[in-house]
Amino acid sequence: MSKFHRVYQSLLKHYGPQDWWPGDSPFEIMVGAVLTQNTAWTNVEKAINNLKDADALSVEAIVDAHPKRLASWLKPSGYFNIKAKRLRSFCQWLLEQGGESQLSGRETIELRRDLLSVHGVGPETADDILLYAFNRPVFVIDAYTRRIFSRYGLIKGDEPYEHLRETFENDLASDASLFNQYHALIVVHGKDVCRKRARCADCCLTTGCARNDVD
DNA sequence: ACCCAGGGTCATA
DNA sequence: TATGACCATGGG
Repeated sequence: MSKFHRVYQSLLKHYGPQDWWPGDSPFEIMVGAVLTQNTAWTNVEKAINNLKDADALSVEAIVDAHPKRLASWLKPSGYFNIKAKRLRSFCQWLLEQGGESQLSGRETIELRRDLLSVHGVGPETADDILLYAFNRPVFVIDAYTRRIFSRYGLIKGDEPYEHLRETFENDLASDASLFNQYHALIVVHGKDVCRKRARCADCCLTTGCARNDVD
């Protein structure tokens, strides 16, 4: 078994199944993926709750809302002016594509390229959407992934996004459920012990986390 | 008072 | 290709 798979086994044993992505619908997951860019999830939840309270968690409501008003709902998630534009352009794109039902019939490669064409959707956001809203076997690379696995000595950490994604996807079985669980565990582990960059190694060595099983 | 969080875009070299 | 500035709130 590869080291990447062993880390997965260790994380799963340590934290248990994670039941991701937080969200009641594919659309809510997509909204969350945009709003969580470089932002704590607790702040994203507040913004999503604002949208729900305003009955505005829908493509139509977001496209129709005045920019200032949309931004005010998104305020707790930070970068609210930029995210209002990103969310709007994303929803307009959804409308142009004919909605989620049309997208679900598309090949993953094509869908990924189309997502990346949307202003404000980068590789991680696109892969979050592919994996958690469309259940496609795409491995998400985030800051926690870079930090944790570079400390395990399995990657350098500063490789280009695509390079790392292929590294993980080539090593592991192409299984959406596995990738879903794995990324969630990486985030949970990152929040748990790798918050402070400089102290992560110490934390990993003293809490019985995955690192001990990999070395 | 500082540091950082489940990134992405744009300008510059 | 690769850095750096910028976006902005809330919790530790």
